[in-house]
Amino acid sequence: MYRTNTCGELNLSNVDEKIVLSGWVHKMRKMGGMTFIDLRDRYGITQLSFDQEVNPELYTQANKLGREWVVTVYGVVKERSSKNAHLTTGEIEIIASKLDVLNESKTPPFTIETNTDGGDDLRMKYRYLDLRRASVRKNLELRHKMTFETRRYLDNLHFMEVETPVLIGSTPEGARDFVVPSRMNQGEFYALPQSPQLFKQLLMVSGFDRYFQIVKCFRDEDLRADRQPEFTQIDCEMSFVEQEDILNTFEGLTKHLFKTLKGIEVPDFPRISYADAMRYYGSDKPDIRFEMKLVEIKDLTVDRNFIVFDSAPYVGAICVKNAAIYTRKQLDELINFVKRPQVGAKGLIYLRYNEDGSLKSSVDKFYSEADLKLWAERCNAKPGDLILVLAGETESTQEQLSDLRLEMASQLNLKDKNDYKCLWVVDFPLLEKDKELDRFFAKHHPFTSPKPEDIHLLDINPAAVRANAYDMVINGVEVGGGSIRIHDSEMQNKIFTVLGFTAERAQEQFGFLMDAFQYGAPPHGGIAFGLDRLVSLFIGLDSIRDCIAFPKNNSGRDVMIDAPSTIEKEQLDELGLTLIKPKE
RNA sequence: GGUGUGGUAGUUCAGUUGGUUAGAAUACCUGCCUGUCACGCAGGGGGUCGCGGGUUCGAGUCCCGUCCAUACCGCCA
Repeated sequence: MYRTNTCGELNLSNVDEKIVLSGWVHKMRKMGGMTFIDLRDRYGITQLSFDQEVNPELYTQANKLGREWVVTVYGVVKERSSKNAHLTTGEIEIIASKLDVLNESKTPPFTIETNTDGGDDLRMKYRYLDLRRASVRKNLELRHKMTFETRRYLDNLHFMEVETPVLIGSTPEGARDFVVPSRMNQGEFYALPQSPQLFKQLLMVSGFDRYFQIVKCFRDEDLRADRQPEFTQIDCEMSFVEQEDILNTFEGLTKHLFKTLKGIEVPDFPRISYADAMRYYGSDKPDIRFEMKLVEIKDLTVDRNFIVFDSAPYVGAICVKNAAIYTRKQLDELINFVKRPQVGAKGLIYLRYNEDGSLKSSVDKFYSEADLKLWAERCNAKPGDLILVLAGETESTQEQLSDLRLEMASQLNLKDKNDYKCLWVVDFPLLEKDKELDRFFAKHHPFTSPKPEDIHLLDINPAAVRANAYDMVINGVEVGGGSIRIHDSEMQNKIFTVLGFTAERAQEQFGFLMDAFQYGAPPHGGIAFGLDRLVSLFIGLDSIRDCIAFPKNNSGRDVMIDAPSTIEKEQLDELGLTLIKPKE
């Protein structure tokens, strides 16, 4: 027998019981004549006690163990004479009577503790050791609970989980596909799905009514702290619904997850249009844990011979509460921040509203105190506040102000990780113009339906057409997004035309969907959540890597198994592939 | 593809203006220690300073190139 109990469950109520425990040697404390060993498994840590006087042979044997050895110990639960309040098992210890070594271990390259001494690189190479650490394991436990509660919630609403294929066809729209060569069809390739989009819509045509799937998706794009080449979505689709039904259903799911996983009752989600999100936050995923809204002040700045503002179509400000104390040096650093190529502003104007009520700006030469007072009033500024102003093209300047807003929030510690502010961003534009190619692309995807009242604009002013599309945003993170789909092949054809698809190309790539729509497609719509992002948000992680068991590094490598890797010439031959530039 | 940051002991890091034998903590090994739980005390072993080239009497330190890691921009319908 390996165990009667786990290392996390014994307490005073078990005193004098004969038990068997198995686990890893977490730590040894040799006192001379007496040795304590912390035995660890997934459930916790239990102290083993070995006494030279009581059992000299066993004491000697115990002293020969090393860190991370796997052992089974037989013994009796006893109350400790000195207790440890930090452990759930801290009031008891095991007086061992027999010890079996199941496996020895090399000394691990880093300590298996919550605050490990190992760097990221090393932890990834030995991820199986990293996963022994309670802090990493807890992340995966929460991930498990989230998928479990998601399935339970959706099952209660009659959603059905259906698996869709992983080897599918490539489409040039959207992100770059991962491709898989076909041996049986040489010269042809599968692609891995960026999402099960088309299949879930076909399932609606099949009458499945309510579908979901917790599913891996793949995108061959550069990585980020919140982006992995393979990631998991909670993918959902419903029939006979309007946007309102989807928003309510999945706001409900999100509330359920907050309640069951974190014990938090989140209030109803506010809704904001895409246009307002850009206008007030300069971002389509605003972080509303703090205010600092963008304020347009162009009309207050004209006719004072300040060319920069006069020539800019947009002049916008943010009011930073209690930041008038910023020194000249700090302001210069902010100017450098907005001038970084990643932000891209040309400069930054500041206006200090001093505690004594006086106003001091970097454009005093052009604007009187009365002028500046108007700025401050418009921004709702109080003495002690700092107003930061950027000018330029409307959209890019709003985005720069958004970057600045988030930076100020970081500097002033306004991003409370335990505060969750959820919202819906709705009424996204249907199309997005690519300035270089001078053609329209679908902002969401080409199956998104336009708002009925905007359909007449499709021919006149496509850029103004709004879509039945929505994103769920939590603390500035886009955690999910979806749309009401087109279920009418005529409308779908119309959209393909606007997107510049020829009838032949549309037929070639999405013919099966168009065909399906001719056999009674119900109105339908859906949403997909980024599970990795949702989990890391719930835990407060900086990177989604920490909630993925075996993640890829920044270059898309798995450093543990060393993938990707080259393949044998025979494999290439079978696939009919030749490498133009073979890797050494 | 681009910008920034970093690469020194098993590990995490320090290393001043270029100057003697490259340090600390931790981990590891040995000895001592009977109530520890970040145990303690004493001692010990452990270095291709990422790699290549250059400047110099002398390079961990300066220069050039390169590789790797990482954050961000581009990209991600």
